[in-house]
Amino acid sequence: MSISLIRPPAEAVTREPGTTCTAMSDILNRIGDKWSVMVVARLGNTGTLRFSQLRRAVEGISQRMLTLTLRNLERDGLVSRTIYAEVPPRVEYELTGLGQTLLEPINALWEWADTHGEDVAHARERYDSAAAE
Amino acid sequence: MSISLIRPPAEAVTREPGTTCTAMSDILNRIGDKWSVMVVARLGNTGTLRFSQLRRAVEGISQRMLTLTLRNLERDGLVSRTIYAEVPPRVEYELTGLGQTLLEPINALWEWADTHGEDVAHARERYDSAAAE
DNA sequence: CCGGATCCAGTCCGATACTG
DNA sequence: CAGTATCGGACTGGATCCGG
Repeated sequence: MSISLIRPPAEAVTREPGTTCTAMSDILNRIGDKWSVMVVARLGNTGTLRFSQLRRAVEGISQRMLTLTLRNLERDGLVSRTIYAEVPPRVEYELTGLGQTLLEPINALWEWADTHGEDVAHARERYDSAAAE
Repeated sequence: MSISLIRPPAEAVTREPGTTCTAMSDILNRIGDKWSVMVVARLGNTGTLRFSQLRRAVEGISQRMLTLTLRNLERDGLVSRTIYAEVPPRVEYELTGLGQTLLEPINALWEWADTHGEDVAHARERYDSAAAE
């Protein structure tokens, strides 16, 4: 599997407007939220992490949201959860094979954010100041 | 600019946990929602479209959400809006240059959804049926 | 240390009705 | 045709307290 770097042929996106579109819609509903993306990205480049490490690494995420996000990712087979019966208890999270494949698109997005983030911020400023007059 | 297809070096993602992370967070807040992704993807492979065409093409989107989504995309400099002073009125939407660059990561994600969508659905079924017992 | 449970404010979003 | 305005329900996410 390879990702076209230049404009991919239309079929890659079109296929059947009603079919692939809803599949995409489903996917976006699960993994399309901020926290999921950031957790997967973090696990992707750091490897296995404990709950508290993730909490500190992701920055800005609340305990509740981290719990929910991890639960959903586990449900979708993207993250595995390993519990160690120790005192104090320890739980480690890690990307599954499926989760690893998700790194490619996520990293692509991440790079885009890095490269064009300022352009977007700039465009917004122009738009807002134009609207304010 | 090129996107690593294999696991990119860590720097691409890490850089400064507190810096790039919030930049990514910002980007995800704007373009990370379902409708934005689907509208951009649609404009990307169909070219210029009118409001009503987009409404039919995206499928499932309400008029309100389409309006808001387009407004935000325009604000962020990703989509351009052209009004034709005719009767009946006509408004056409098109990706800007910046918007076109966003197609790469979006198409990558789309392909992922195409390829692994079933895996996710399957994982979810297993998880749910395991939890139900 | 990990995370479940509850409460509550803020937000989102669809439906509907109305304008240029 | 291409919007804007308003309302009400649903969902989200944070804070806090509690349990294993």
